Amino acid sequence: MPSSPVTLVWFRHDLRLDDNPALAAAAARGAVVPVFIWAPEEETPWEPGAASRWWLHQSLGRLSAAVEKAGASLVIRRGPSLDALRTLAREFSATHVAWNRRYEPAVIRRDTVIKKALADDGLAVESHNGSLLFEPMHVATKEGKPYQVFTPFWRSLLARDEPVEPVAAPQKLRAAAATGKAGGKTLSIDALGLLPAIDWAGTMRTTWTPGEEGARQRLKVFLGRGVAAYGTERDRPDHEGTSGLSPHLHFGEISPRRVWHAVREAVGGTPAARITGSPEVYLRELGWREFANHLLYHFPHTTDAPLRADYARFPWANDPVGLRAWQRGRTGFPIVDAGMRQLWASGWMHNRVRMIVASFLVKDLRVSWLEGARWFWDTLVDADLAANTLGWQWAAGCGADAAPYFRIFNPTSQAEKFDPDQAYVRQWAGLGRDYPEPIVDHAAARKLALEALKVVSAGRK
DNA sequence: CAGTTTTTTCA
DNA sequence: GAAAAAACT
Repeated sequence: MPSSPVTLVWFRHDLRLDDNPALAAAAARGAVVPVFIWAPEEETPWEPGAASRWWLHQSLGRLSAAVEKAGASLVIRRGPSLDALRTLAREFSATHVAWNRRYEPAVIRRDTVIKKALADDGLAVESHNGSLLFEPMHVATKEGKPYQVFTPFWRSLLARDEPVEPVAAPQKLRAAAATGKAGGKTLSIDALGLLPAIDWAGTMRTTWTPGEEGARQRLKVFLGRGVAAYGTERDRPDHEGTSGLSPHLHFGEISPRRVWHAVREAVGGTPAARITGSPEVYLRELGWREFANHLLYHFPHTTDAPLRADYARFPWANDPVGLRAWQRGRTGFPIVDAGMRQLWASGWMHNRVRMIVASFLVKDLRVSWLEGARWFWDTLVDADLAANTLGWQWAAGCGADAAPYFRIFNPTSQAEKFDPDQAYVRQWAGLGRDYPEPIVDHAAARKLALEALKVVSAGRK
């Protein structure tokens, strides 16, 4: 007997109703069961860190409320994901399962297995693009290889048709009925244990509004007063010159297509390829987000190993004391310490300062970029495997289109240039009587870093 | 020649 | 990106 379509919509990094292709397809077809499954162990060794979990807790609350308002209710379960989906399919007599794709290596492996297993169960399984402007399988050089340099990658994106227009949130969701007395039950968000045991999230609460509405508001503010001066203001950690959208984009509370087209509309509907100045600089940052995801897709090993294989020889220092000083913001270099403390307190660090602290860790302390990547992973609310991997390998010089080996930031001159009134440093660095002496001599450290890089080149033919 | 600007160099 | 060297004034 033909059954009316019921779709499990598996929410992952797409915690929104707006421009959500999987949800839109499901809602257009029939009844919808919105699902979230907590299964961090399926993402090891890059399972969500503490700051990400805090964000996720808030974001799930917002999603649940939005789903409720639209007429359905969010069902929360624990993994394994496949078991949870199978159980839910039974409970709701589902005919379809839909989700938006992710590109982390462990997630791709898992999703591939799940897709096949559910299809073998007789369900119609579909995945959509909800997170990227253009997906990695559709972008390649003339030789058919993945781009490894940003500029040609970016030119090729601009040469294409515009990314598809975002689709509006479904007005109304038709809820599906669960069968059996235990069917359709949901865990509470609290039961997932995402919040820290000790409440260290005070500054995070005052800094951020997780969820779709918060994301929309951020975009509105940025387009209203940020984007026009973005080109220069984005380099000023003492100003609010950036969009602040990174965690919202990471969790998919807003789609990159929505942001892209909103920027275009803000400059009069110009085609992206003809946008210049600050708005173009911002769109280019969305381009870097794409580039990072494409690299992760094509070079999945780079989460844990350098893209440039000869960097495996680099003589990293084993310096737990130095690493600890860096993590806690006690290096004696105010701009570095300010950044690390802003990160610890607010779950975020200004991008200019991210480059400075990264250069300090890998060049001045010669501690492996992986240590930095792991620390950022645990502490950033916008921790994103693609962006984190690209960023750290860029700073270390071992990635695609990376900073050249000789680019070693001088923390003092960087601070003079980008924090000229010392406002940022005074806000965050904890300058005072007990402020530490510099833990290294930068000029000497720089020479040692250049010396160490000879080891990499020495083995080259 | 001291001070400043420009160019070169850096595995 | 920044230090050192070279070129100017």
